[in-house]
Amino acid sequence: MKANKTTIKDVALKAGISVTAVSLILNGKGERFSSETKRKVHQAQLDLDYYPDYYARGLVGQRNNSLGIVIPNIKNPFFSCLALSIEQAAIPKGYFPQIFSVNGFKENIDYFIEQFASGTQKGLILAAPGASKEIVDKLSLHNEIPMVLTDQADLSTDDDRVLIAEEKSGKEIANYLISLNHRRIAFVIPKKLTMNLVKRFTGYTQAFVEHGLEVSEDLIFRTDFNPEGGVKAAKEIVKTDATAIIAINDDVAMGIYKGLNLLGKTVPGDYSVVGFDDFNLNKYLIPSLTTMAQPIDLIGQKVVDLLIERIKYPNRPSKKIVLDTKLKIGDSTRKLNEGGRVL
Amino acid sequence: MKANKTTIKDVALKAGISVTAVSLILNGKGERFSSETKRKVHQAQLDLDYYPDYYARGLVGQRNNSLGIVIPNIKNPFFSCLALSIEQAAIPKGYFPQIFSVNGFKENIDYFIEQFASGTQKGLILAAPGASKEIVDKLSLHNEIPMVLTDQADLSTDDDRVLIAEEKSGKEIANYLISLNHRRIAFVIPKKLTMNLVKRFTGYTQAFVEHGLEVSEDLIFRTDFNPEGGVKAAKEIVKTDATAIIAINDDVAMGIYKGLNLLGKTVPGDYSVVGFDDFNLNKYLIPSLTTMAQPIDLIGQKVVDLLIERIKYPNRPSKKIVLDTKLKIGDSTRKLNEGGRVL
DNA sequence: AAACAATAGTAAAACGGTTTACCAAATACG
DNA sequence: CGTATTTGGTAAACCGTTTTACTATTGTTT
Repeated sequence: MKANKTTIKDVALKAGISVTAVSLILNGKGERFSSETKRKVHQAQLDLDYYPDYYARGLVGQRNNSLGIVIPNIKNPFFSCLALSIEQAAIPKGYFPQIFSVNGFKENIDYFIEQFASGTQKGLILAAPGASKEIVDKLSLHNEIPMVLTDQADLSTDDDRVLIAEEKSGKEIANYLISLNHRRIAFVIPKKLTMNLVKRFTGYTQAFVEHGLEVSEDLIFRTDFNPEGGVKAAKEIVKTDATAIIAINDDVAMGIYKGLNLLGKTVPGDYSVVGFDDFNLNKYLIPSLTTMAQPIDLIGQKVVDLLIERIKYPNRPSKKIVLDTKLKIGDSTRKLNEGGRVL
Repeated sequence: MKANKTTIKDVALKAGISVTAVSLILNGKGERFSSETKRKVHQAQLDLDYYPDYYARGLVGQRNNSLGIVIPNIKNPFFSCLALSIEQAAIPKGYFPQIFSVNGFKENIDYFIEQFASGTQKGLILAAPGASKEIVDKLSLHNEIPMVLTDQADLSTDDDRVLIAEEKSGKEIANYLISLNHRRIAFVIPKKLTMNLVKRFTGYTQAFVEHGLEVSEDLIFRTDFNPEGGVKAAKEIVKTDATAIIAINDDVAMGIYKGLNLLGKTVPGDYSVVGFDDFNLNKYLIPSLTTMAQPIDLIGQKVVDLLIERIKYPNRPSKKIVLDTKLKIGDSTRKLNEGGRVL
């Protein structure tokens, strides 16, 4: 059987000093103790291999420095990169993020709500575009846990949030393709539109309108939010007269590449393709993908800054940071003749 | 200011009953109480929006059901898929995994050691091939935390582990390429060889030897463990007379595709390429990648099974499960004429 | 009607730390 | 030399639960 856990008492006993002293010294608050005593305590800690119990420590208010990151799907490279960037921003500031990949599990959602509501984490980063208002409200109300939202624009709560300029991004992509003389542009969007996508879409259409063009309904393709969805969309798109394709993200764009390839079409020969996100692989696609890059690292930083601020000043008015995206031009787009197909 | 946390006492007060009763009822152990009392308690909980404190609960021994998953790098799709498969296996059994993506952060490693050593998680899954013996030993010794290792074959601890048949896999890949008449085969391996890679490599060479061939040192390329590494390796490989390339994983293979493409070479026309892992994207590469697929879902299941077993029976003898991989043939490999280059 | 069991409930001890408030001895000060 | 301050240290309260061991009331037997 497993030996009983080493507690602070054991350390105190071994060092021949009080529990208080041990606690103080081990927490770096032991200035008042003699260096000899400190030495003995540290030695005892080492000898007994003592680690303070996480729960006991948490109970007295010395909550640990963990932050929760909630993402919808760890398989999507964008979210894994985002998680990483948050991690990189948080750790130097002494906070340790834990990733909760919800993956649509109802149990999972309930679980983290309970965790957060019961005070496990110091703060919460919700990067779940699909997260229902219900969930966010629940979290928001329950416990007033410091929380920052990102990648979702639809909720009416007044939590801090870091967003990207969706509308502008959408417009810029469309403008770019229009400047390359594309007129018939296919949109590949998910079946379930979240608010940020609606905004992005609004941007697209604005650009069209400003150029005296119109968005044709028959070039809008709704599909799943993954590469397979892209493959399926491609099959439909080749039946139309589109010359360019805008994918809702890089993951889907990758599928579009594949779908077109299977049908004997080339990029950018037959179709120009534009993605969104700038996940870490698109440099390595062939041809490299033109995409609207989200400033992932910056998002991570801002999110962490905001969250730490909120942890320190729970009552400061809420902030909203909108970051710009940047069009990264790859080899997947090409210019057409005025109104024509061939270069 | 934030109102004081709602505690069980508040609920008890509101329901006009003892704390014990509330605890019992809320934990489903309140058979003995009248249904009227139960009703009142539940109502009070709802009204006050009460959630039991995580730490207090943890302190009394009712540790939560979280498992820790330690992975080296969340950006690598293989590890994110693995994390997902573990999650999917664990949740139906009532355990909730938390992902720690170490990403080489020393602080991160220290942090989770502390967490685990102090008893936060019920069990630990260490999927870090790079994890030093030092770390594993530390974890292993410290607290006898139930732990399962995967994706690493080099450690001498007697923890449970789930592995893949590295040697056999390596041999199979080599045999396959040899059967396609490839003789000059480039290996792209990381700079830092972990034990599992050494084994895999042994398998490769065995196949060569059995065919009366020999592995030429000049076809071994050491590079980084990511797509960029693949690009770099490709630049070197084209200088040789290799006809096939074995990449240490799919991530690197993707970079090799890109590198070859930049140099005007085609796959499988000029080079047959084989990957390893079967990350979720290789179906979508062009051409689809021939790869040795790790049974990710099965790994997840076995890992969780083993871990739960160990949690229940801490002293049962340790087990080692070796799983087979499966060669998935894509379009990235092709048969050469006997000894020749052209089909 | 006495003995016993079941029912519905509670008080208090634990869990393992941190922190507050207090103390005794040694030193400094006027 | 008597008092004030510093030095080095401790006892005990507290955090919010769960759980153990009781009790008081009511109901059931014989």
